[in-house]
Amino acid sequence: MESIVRHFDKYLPLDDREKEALTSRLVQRQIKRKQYILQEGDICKYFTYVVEGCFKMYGVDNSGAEHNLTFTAEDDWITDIDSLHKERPSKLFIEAIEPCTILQLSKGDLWYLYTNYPKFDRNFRVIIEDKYIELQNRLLQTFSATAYERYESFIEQYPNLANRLPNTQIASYLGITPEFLSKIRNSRTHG
Amino acid sequence: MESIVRHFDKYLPLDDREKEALTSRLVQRQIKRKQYILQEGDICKYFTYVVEGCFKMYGVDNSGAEHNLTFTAEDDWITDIDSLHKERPSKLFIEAIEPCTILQLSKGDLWYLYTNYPKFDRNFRVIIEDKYIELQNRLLQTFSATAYERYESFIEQYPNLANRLPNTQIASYLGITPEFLSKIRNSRTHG
DNA sequence: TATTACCCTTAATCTACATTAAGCCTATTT
DNA sequence: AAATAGGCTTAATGTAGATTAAGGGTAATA
Repeated sequence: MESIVRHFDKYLPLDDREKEALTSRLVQRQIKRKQYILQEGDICKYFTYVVEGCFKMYGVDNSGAEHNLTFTAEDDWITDIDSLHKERPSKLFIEAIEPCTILQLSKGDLWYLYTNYPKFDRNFRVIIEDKYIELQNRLLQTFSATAYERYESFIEQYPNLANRLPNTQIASYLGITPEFLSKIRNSRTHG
Repeated sequence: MESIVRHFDKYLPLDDREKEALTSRLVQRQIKRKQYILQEGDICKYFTYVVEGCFKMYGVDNSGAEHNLTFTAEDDWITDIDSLHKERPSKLFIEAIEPCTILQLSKGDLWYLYTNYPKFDRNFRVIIEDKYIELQNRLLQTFSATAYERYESFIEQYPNLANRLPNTQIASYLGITPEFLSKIRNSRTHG
């Protein structure tokens, strides 16, 4: 619980009432590798804070291939906002890549915090804005950079994750096959 | 100015003090076709509300090709959040596709509203969340759908814009060439 | 120790889409 | 009325990256 309180110090720090309101509503859970916290077709119920470990969020296309949208590791948030807000079946999966410790806030509790403590509106506005920026840069890259360049950016942007994740997951994030990633890695080191 | 006040009725409607605080800070401008309100390298200064007309926001890759990230028409907001927030040079252009009427809020005024009227934190949180959802769905499509499928979705999602925009702009949004869009359109109608 | 399950790599072949180039049509400018 | 500039289309050729297939490495079960 301390980690999430410290997390909010990056934005507008919480006072004691706000801390109490938040932490009393958070539910801590342990998640095993390969366990899902959201599956396609489900309605997403939680906004999830990752204390320890790493998740991937991905969609599956008509031919069954997985496409990683994001990775989420320590001190970061993950949810399918579309499904959470609009209460419609999710198109996505959120799956643990490592054993994880998480803190979850239900939609009802999140709404309660928004209504009674405006600081949460502020802090989550900034959190979402930062995520929007990430996504916008990613989309721009997807359109205007080659797979080689996207791989370079990935390494630059996620130096931690680059070593933690198997190449298959990175390939799925970059929008290429593991075979082609292998080719890229090879062309970087030799020649 | 009425249109923007009505716009906020979709979220938490503004009271008289909030209306006054907002409208007294908005600056109305007329923008001609092909005029920029943001160019690559500039630091984005405004959050812009479109009263009338249509803008495109795009990036240019190493070989000079344009890639449309979004279109923004009536009753919608546009800015480069990355540049506005972090005060760093934008990688993007925002250009009028049609003659436009806009209302602009400077960063300073926006911050003032956030600090003094928490409802703006709330309303802009929801606005950004909706934009995040759009972007996430677009990224998922980009990865997992063919150009044909993406064209179908575009038409479904923007029935207005599909008729208003030249095909070159739609192609740039879909991430394909106008030539290939022409092929797709043809294969839809004949066989 | 064997077994299962991933994961990484190489290489041959294939395909969705890009590139180039040309021709035609309609608006806008001169 | 002529000229210029966009925009749409067709068609030939080119290429980034997919697909398929196979072999080898390593970690977690049994």
